[in-house]
Amino acid sequence: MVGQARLSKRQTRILEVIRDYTEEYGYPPTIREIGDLAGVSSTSVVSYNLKVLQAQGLLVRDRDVSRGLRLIEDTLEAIGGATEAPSDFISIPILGAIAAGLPLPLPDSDASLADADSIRVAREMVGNPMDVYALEVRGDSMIDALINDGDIVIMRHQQQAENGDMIAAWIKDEKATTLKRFFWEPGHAAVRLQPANPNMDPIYVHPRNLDIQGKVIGVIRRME
Amino acid sequence: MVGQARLSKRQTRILEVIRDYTEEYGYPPTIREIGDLAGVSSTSVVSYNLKVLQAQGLLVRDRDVSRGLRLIEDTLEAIGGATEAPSDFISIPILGAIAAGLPLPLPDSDASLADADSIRVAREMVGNPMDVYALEVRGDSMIDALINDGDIVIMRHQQQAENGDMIAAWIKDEKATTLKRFFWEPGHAAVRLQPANPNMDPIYVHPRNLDIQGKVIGVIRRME
DNA sequence: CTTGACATAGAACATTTGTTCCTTCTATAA
DNA sequence: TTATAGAAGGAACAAATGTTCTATGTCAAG
Repeated sequence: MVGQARLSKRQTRILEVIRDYTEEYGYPPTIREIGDLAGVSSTSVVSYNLKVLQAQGLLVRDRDVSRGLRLIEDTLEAIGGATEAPSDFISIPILGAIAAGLPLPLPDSDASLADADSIRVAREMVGNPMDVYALEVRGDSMIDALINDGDIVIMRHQQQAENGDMIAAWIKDEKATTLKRFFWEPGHAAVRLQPANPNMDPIYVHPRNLDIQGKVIGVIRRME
Repeated sequence: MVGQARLSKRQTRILEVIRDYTEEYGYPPTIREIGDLAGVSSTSVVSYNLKVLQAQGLLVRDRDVSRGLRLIEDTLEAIGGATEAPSDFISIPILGAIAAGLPLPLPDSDASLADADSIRVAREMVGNPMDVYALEVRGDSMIDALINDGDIVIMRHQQQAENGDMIAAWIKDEKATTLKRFFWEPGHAAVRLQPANPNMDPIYVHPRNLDIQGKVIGVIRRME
């Protein structure tokens, strides 16, 4: 999860500008208007800071929509004082994509937070928000995990797994990423990776050939 | 105030659309969005009507500003505007279960709303919250829709579908519930129902044998 | 039937506005 | 110092969005 970093002076100013402008006109400002009012000359810098703010869950942005942004309710108060509002919802950064032949993006290999989209979910969706991030699925190679192109997979970064966990793993000698349930049976040299689809057969992999990247804790699919 | 002529049906509708849209997204709609939502195909007609409404003092428009319009306060009441605080999250009632051989619970067959569990999601997950409800999936009969036992399906109640919609339908003579993408090709007597899993074949059903129960707008799976 | 105000469509156009890319600057760690 | 990531600036670009123009349809008054 994102450790709710401190806001820069400029970012606070941007939030104030959005709040005041929206209040005054009844609709949100454009990037250029934010820039003018906050004393930033470049649209890209405003855009950059909006991404950071969005990744922190302080505002929501609708892509490719003019004036398509709004502050989260809590944000309004938060920029007044240091009221760290405990929210029932959390914002999870989408660190990148997951596809068949590509290694998974790692949560620490960031430089990414700024570019990250994010997805907001109810807290009960993830339990403990520590080390949680999300990936967007590309291609239909995860069909046997009942996961399709465009789905968002919510992950917890961890390197070991317990029996029954759905994990994301990199199988070294096949150079492939896979999502399967993890089972280790005492006495066996290999771990069993079981597809979510009960009609499909498990595969067996030697532990040394397996790089566990994290545990899948949820899947979200939008179809509208 | 001004002469306050009577509004046409269409103009009232436009005001409602603006009110609802603004409520939902936190910013006003574009001319094209108003057109779509109010059933007007031409941007110029929307523009024309906005001018009329503006002349009557019902709304304010800022020239050359995208989404630059807002309703006058009085207008909201005039058209019966329920101005609630816009919430970033909504709570969707889980009306029951969906399984292979069982008809879907209907949103109106209530008495249910009271005992319903509910699931909370970010507003952007569902778009317009009208007629939205959720069902819990039982059994693995929806595997070909990439939906498994325990998943939560978020639905919008509607009885017609557009091409490409993922729908929940009751196939009468098979007494079965199914989730598939809907395609109706002109010239064909049957509609094509396409599984989400691209490896599986579509089925063809006569429209009279099909009871569309709603549109699937999202799927949520928890695995922790 | 014709006329004219009002309403509607559709398309072309112009402006607004978000995005991307390349460069520069700064601060911190190796 | 040199390298590296974060932050910023500027310009070109592409997409979204408002405006305008022309043609068509409706309906009531003459």
